[in-house]
Amino acid sequence: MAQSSKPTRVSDAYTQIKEEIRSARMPPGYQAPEPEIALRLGMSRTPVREALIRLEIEGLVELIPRRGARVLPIQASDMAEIYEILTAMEPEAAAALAGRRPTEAALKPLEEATAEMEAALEARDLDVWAEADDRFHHLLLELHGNRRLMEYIGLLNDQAHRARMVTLRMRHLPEKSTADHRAILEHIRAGDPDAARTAFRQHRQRAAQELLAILENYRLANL
Amino acid sequence: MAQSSKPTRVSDAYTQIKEEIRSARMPPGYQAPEPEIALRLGMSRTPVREALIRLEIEGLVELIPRRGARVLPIQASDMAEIYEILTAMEPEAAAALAGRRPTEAALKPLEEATAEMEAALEARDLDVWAEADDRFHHLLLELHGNRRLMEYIGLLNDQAHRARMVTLRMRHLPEKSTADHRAILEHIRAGDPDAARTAFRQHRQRAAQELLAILENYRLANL
DNA sequence: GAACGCGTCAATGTATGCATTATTTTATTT
DNA sequence: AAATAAAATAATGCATACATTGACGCGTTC
Repeated sequence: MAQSSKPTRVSDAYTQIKEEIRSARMPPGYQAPEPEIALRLGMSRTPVREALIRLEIEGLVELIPRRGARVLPIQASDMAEIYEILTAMEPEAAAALAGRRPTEAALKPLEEATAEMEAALEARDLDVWAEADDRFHHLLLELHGNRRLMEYIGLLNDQAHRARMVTLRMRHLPEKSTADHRAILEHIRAGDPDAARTAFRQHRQRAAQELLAILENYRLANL
Repeated sequence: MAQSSKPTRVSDAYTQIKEEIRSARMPPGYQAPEPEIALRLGMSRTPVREALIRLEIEGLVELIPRRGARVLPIQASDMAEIYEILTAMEPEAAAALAGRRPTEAALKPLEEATAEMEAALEARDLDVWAEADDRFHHLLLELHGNRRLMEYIGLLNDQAHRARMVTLRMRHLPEKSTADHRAILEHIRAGDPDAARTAFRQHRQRAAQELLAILENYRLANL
């Protein structure tokens, strides 16, 4: 959401609630009526309500009449949907970017994110790794420059965040994943759209498979 | 939006405003303060405001403090963004669908939409043609079954609607486009994912080119 | 003890009120 | 007449009020 402007009660409520969901302080399935949330945030129902409407459209909560807002759980089928979209879109963005042959200066942030992933892997620091991974994906879309695509994928990532965090520690070290990123970056550097697309596609496909396998193996019905 | 439930003032406002935008009774650039819209719709500001928030997130209007709601114009660059997403996603959906080898019964609505396009082309009825075209694309996504994708592409189509309507009559008869649909359908029928994907991709790419060319040639800055 | 109906409670949906503040108008000065 | 200042206007952001109506508890009936 573009709450870049003035700090307002609506944007506060939006930010806070979103953060609570993301951090699972409001866990999936959590439910609360508007007045309760308003009380907790120290404001009237009106701004809370408007924030909840936004969050509902963005797919993070569900507004159930008479029951209040409910934090939507993420199921395996949701992750499948999300990854299908990512798998189709990000590789295209990477290919387009490669075809444009960006300057080394433009690629610097991507290079940094990649290097940081490699370092974090070495150091076995999964949190830093995940952050750099996020950053890589975000930077790539930013470089590509399709605003709508960037915002939408941002929403999808918000939805998938919790599930990713949970599964992050249930799989083996993301060595392959890290190498993928390096490979993708180099293909972009080399200005090879097809190679970039293919590499990215495989990257996402494998990630999706692994993730869904974990969800299934551990019977993680919803996160 | 899922306003399938009870008819409420918010959903009324949402539906009405959206329809006015779609039909250009509220043309691009049109601006009005909340109280004015509320008065026109015969309700208080509250439901209007909530409807406008939804429409803002969906990318149809912009809410400018002190100025009211403004109907967002669509520019060539917007159409480029939108078509890039459609070009990446729809072919994947078609391929996935083809790979699943749907039954003839399941494909019936698609067949009907295609037949209707062919008939409308024959009859030179562009409105019917456009409606069947929309339907085809929608049905395809529905058959594929990725809810998020369906909803998001729905939003994009809402955004692009006006521009499509304007350009629809500025190009030659959509003969190729109609044939494309038939070809795509047959590839799905034949269970050939790659052929379906390729055909659909070309279909969208050509459509995007034509559309952007028209926007440029006629200097249609925003619609 | 289960099914049903009634009354209470509470949450939503919507209207209204109000302070704040940007914008426009009007008045004043040079 | 241009520039400036002051006053009036109006829209938003938010709080509050209120009617409606679903949910729930409780007692009654079978």
